[in-house]
Amino acid sequence: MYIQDKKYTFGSYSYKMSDLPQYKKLQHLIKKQILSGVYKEGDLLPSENELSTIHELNRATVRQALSELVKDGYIYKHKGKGSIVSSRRQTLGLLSFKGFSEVVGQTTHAIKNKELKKPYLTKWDDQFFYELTDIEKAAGCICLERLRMVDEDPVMLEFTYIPNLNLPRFVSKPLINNSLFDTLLNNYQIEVINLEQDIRAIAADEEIAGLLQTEEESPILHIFRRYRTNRDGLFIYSSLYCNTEQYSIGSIFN
Amino acid sequence: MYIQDKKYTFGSYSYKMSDLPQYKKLQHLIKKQILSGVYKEGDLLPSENELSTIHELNRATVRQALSELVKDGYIYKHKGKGSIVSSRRQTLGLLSFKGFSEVVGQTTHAIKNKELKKPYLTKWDDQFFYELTDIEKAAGCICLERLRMVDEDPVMLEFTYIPNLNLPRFVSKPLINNSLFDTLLNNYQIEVINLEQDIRAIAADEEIAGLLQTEEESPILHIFRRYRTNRDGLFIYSSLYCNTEQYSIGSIFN
DNA sequence: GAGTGGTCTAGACCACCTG
DNA sequence: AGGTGGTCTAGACCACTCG
Repeated sequence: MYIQDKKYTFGSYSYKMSDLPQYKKLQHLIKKQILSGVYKEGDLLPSENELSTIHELNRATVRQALSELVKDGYIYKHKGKGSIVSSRRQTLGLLSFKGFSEVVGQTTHAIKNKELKKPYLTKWDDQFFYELTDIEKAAGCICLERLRMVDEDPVMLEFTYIPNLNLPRFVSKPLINNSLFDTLLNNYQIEVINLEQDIRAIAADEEIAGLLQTEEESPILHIFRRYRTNRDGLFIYSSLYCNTEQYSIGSIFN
Repeated sequence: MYIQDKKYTFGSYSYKMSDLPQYKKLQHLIKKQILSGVYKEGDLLPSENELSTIHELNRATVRQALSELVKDGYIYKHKGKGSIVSSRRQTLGLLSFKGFSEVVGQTTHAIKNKELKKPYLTKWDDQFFYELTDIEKAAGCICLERLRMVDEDPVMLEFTYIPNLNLPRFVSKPLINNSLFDTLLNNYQIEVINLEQDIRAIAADEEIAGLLQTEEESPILHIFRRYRTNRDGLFIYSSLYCNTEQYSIGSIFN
C-alpha cells in the first residue's frame, strides 16, 4: 500500500504545525533558523540533497520549501553553488499581502494597531477606485478604519472595504487577534489568495495629515489594494496611506 | 537509455525559443493565448491533466508553467475548479524586476526611452542609499540617466548605478536594444536574478520637477532598487522617480 | 463519483561551479 | 570529477468542487 505523510505521526512540531504540508513545515523551520542566527547572511544552506536526507523528504518537496523562502527574500540560489542566505534590511514591511503585523513583526519595532471606529455598514462611495459589480454595489459595504503605529508613531492609515455578502454579524463581533484575515478565516472560512495593488504618491489632505501627524500637502504613499478570496466573486478592498518620512516600504521580486 | 527533451526536435516554436526549457515555452504559449483573446477573463484554462496530454509534458512541468503565470498575474487557481484567467487592468507597469519596456509594452501606450546623458564613469555619492562594500567603492560607478515616456509624457526618471567591476568598454559602447539588461547579458553574460526595493513618497525638487514636467513640491514616487546578479558581489542600483498623477504603478502578489 | 488542483515520492539528465 | 541547483518524467494520495 502507498503510504505518504508518515512524518506527521513522528513530527517534532507543535500540534498546529502538524496540519501543515511538509514543505511548509520545512520552510518555517529554515526561516526560524535564519532569523535566530543558525544561518547567517551569506552562509550556504545545506544542499537540496542534504536537506532531503536530513528531513526524510523528497528533493522536490525540499525545493518547494526553498522556493517559498526565495519568494520571501530569505535566500537566493546560485546554480552550481547552492542556496545562500540573503541580507534582510529592516524596512517597514514587505509590500506583500501578508498582514501588517506579521510582516512588520519581523523587525525590532513596537507595533500597535488602533481601531479608529468600530466596523460599520455603509454605502459604497460613488467614485470607488475599482469598478464594482452590481451584486457588490447592492450589498453595501462593511468599512474598517485602522491606524498602524510603529514605535508610537502613526505610519499607516488603512481603510478596508468589504462587500456585505454573506457575512452575518460581522460588524457586531470584534476582530480575532485584532486581525481581519484571522477573523475572516475563523468565522467565515474566507482565505485571501491573491493581491493586486496600485501605488501612487499624493499630497496629504487635512484629514490624513492629522491622523498621520504630518503636515498638509506633505507627500504620502497611497496604495490601493484588491484582495481576491477563495469565495468566488468576493473581493476585499483596501486603501492605505503611508507616511514614508521615517520608514520606507520594501519588497522583493524574483 | 533515458531520453528527455525529445520535444525539442519536434517543437513548433521559433529557433530562439528552442533553447528554452519546456515549461517556459508552455508559459509563453499560454500567455500569448491569453493576450490574444483565445482565453478571456474568467475563462477556465484546460486542466493540468489535459495540458499534460495535449503538450506531451508531465503534469509537474505543466504546473511549473502555470505557477509562473500565477506569479505574473495572468491566472489564478481554485482548488477543485481549475485555473482561471485573471483580469488585467492597465497600469503603468508591474512593480516587478522586468525591464520597463517589456512590462509597459503589454499596454496600448506608446513607450519611449530618452537617454539624458551618455553613460559616464564617476565616483559614488557619499550618501548612497545602500551600504557599499569597499570593493564597490574603490571601483567607482557607471551612471546612466534615462527618462521614460508614455504617450509623449515623461512619467519616470531613472538613474542607474553600476560598480565598474570587470565591465570593459561599457561606457564607450551603446546599449543593445536600448536595454541595460540585454546589454549586460549579451556583452558580459550578466543576468539579474533578484530585485529588492524600497518605496517612498517625496516632494519633487527643481531638477526632478523639471524633467518630469510637473511642479516643484508635487508628490513623487521614489523607488530605490538593488538588483542582484549572477555574478557574485555585483549589484546594480537604480533610483526611480515616478510621476503618478496620470499612471499608477501596479503589482501583484500571491 | 468524477474531475480539479495541492502535495509528495523516486528517479533521471543537464549546465554550472569549484577544487 | 564530484557536487550543486535546474529541468523533467511517471506515478501516487489527498481535499475540494460540482453535477
